[in-house]
Amino acid sequence: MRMSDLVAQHILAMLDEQNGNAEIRRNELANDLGCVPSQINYVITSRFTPEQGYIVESRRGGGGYIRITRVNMDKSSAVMHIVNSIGDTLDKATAEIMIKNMYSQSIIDLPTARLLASALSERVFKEIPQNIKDILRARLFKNMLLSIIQN
Amino acid sequence: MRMSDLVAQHILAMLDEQNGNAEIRRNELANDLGCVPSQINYVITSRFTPEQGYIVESRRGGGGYIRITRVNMDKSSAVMHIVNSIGDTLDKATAEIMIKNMYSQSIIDLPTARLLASALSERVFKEIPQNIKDILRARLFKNMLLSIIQN
DNA sequence: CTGACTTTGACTTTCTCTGACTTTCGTTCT
DNA sequence: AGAACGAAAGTCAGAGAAAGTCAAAGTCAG
Repeated sequence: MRMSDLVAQHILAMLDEQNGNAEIRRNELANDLGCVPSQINYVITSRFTPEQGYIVESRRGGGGYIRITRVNMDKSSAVMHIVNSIGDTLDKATAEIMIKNMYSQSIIDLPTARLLASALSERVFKEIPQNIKDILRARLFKNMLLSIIQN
Repeated sequence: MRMSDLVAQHILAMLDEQNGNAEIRRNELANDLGCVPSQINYVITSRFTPEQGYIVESRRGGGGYIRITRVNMDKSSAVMHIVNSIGDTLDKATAEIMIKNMYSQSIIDLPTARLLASALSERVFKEIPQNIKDILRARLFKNMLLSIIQN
């Protein structure tokens, strides 16, 4: 079995045990599993991405950690569906339609809808080249949507 | 648990007990918690800054003390205050401190705090040059905060 | 063979902790 | 009153502890 699968499996097991929440020490885990610490980063960036429904937070320095949270799939599956429908780029008009739809389907409330819209507004991305703009918008929107369905 | 967290927790508890006002003796506290006195300074400068909504006063010499006061303003002026304190650039660490602080002062709720944090996360701005990154973050954060105080 | 995925390790950045040294303030002694 | 002393708190730089990044090398299916 591949090292990366082993690491992923270990994290998955922790998530199952601790209802969707795993906090690891990178060096310790690497040591336990017999791999190099940066392997852990590789696994996380390749297998525990927002698209796949995970939120990752971390802290460096003494007593540092990496926390991985699995988002709750239920009412959230509507949101997940939207997240998955977003590719690498997203234009403002499409984003706004999505927000409006979610609001009218009561998936999100009005303050949230406004907050999302404000983040994607043209003013934020002023002077950024169009192609980059839409890439950033896509990432931003996906990240925000996932935070909404976080437990 | 980290020493710094322990110290912070202790101060926070005092603030809660004495409605936003904590007066400590540096050496005494350090001794009680089993750390070196300057650790207290470290914690205060990293976690109880004006940006985070605290005022710190102190006095040296015999009978010296450190007094920490939590300021609380009404919601929208608190948010406006933060907006105004943000210049043209904003790094992630500072943004996160601001979010955490708004949350702990109940200016925003947990879902909102998460949403804000997710929008400013490093993942969104991956591959963008650092200087641009921080400009975008500043704009983004300000826009979002303003949407929060919209009626 | 090629391209996508893995593995590794050197180097960087961030955060924490500590102790030596400095500054400030109240008290006590001339 | 002024000098001297001791009791705080403040500062700062260095060491240490983690996590992050990145590019080079390896592997493997098609």
